[in-house]
Amino acid sequence: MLETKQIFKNREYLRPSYTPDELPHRDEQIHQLARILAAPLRGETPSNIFLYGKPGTGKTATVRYVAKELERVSDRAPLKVKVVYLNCEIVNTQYRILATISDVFLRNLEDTRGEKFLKSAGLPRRVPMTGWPTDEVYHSFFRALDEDRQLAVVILDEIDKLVQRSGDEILYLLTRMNLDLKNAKVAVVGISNDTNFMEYLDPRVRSSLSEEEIVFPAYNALQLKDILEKRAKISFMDGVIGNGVIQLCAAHAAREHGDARRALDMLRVAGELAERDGAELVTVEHVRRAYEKIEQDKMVEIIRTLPTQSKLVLYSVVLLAERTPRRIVSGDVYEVYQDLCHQIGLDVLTRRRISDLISELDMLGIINAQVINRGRHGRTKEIKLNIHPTQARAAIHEDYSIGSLETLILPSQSLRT
DNA sequence: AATCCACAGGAAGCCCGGGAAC
DNA sequence: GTTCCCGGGCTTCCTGTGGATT
Repeated sequence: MLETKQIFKNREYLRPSYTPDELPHRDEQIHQLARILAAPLRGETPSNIFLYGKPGTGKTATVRYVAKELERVSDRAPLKVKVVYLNCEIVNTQYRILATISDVFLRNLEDTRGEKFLKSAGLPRRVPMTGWPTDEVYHSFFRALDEDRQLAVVILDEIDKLVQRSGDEILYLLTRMNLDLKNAKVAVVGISNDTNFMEYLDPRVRSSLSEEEIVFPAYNALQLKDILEKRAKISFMDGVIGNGVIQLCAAHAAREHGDARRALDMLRVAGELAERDGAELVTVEHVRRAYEKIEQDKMVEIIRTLPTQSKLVLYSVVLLAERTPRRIVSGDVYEVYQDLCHQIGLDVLTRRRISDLISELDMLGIINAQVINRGRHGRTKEIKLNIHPTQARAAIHEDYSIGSLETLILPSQSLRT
């Protein structure tokens, strides 16, 4: 292993968690965001901002970048800036959001004024992660914040997830705080890739959250290429990227709504494949395989989360695909399915229902089902498997209610001609 | 030309679990 | 704690389809 040539310099730079020092093709968004967030430094009331755009268009990276710069610059400004970044997919209740934010400011206060000060002001050192009434948490946050002349930038990433789960009450609270605060100010930055999500909001919240809106358009192939090249330079060894590799990654990702995250993923996986091969060069062939691998992984994930009945239908198709040269039609699938149900002891669903399940599998892209007329032999759906049988097996296998697939036998009678 | 196969897929309604309202 | 309502999974019943077969 030591003798094989190294491909990566540092692959961490290709992971989605990494925030780069420069963001190509996002100058406009960076400026807009910076301009809006810097306004309070000159004494103006901050505006709340709403960012939206498809996944992988650099929303999170841009916000984090601007936030970092802002905090740095604000040392010299009359107003301190403190940024709190929250991913609402993870921190997804009102309470936990408030608790997390107040924790930041309480800690801050303790650092600058000491523990004694907190005690004399009647403020707690920490907010427990559970247990308090929500309004008490809110008040400790409010007071801790208002102790200083400062600007709190609260970034709520994937804000649609929050509203879905816990409603928009917290947004109402946060966006109205400026009316009551004497010294400090709050700016809320909401990030979402669901553009329609605004419609579920209370009109008051909607108007205050979207005082400013910044749209992140999808990257086109050229821009993606640019981004990939910059990243490749720092993450790969010199000269290991073959001809056309980056273009191909960019082209693939551009077709899928310009998702830069996917493009970087593909490049990384291609590199890993090359590394495993002991190759000296990452080639377009590696990219092709990386693309396939990513697609397959996605499928496996989908299969894993399928309901048991659907898995069984899919497994019937897998068995037929493996064991018979004939074309697979819905009738055969149903027979095999019935038999498997009996073996496992699962309820047998009706033909009609299975017909729907097959259509669902088709929609998910796991299989291809096409309606054909076979004349005297009636009307059917002809089914083709869109994934490796072995991989499908592996994903289905994990369902404990199906049990060990090896013990299941394909009855010969359902294979009759 | 008539028939017929073997399903597709629409319509209506049942049942059940879970959340909101009382 | 009870009641109400809703949505999703499912069944029953049904009509439609179009080319191979008669």
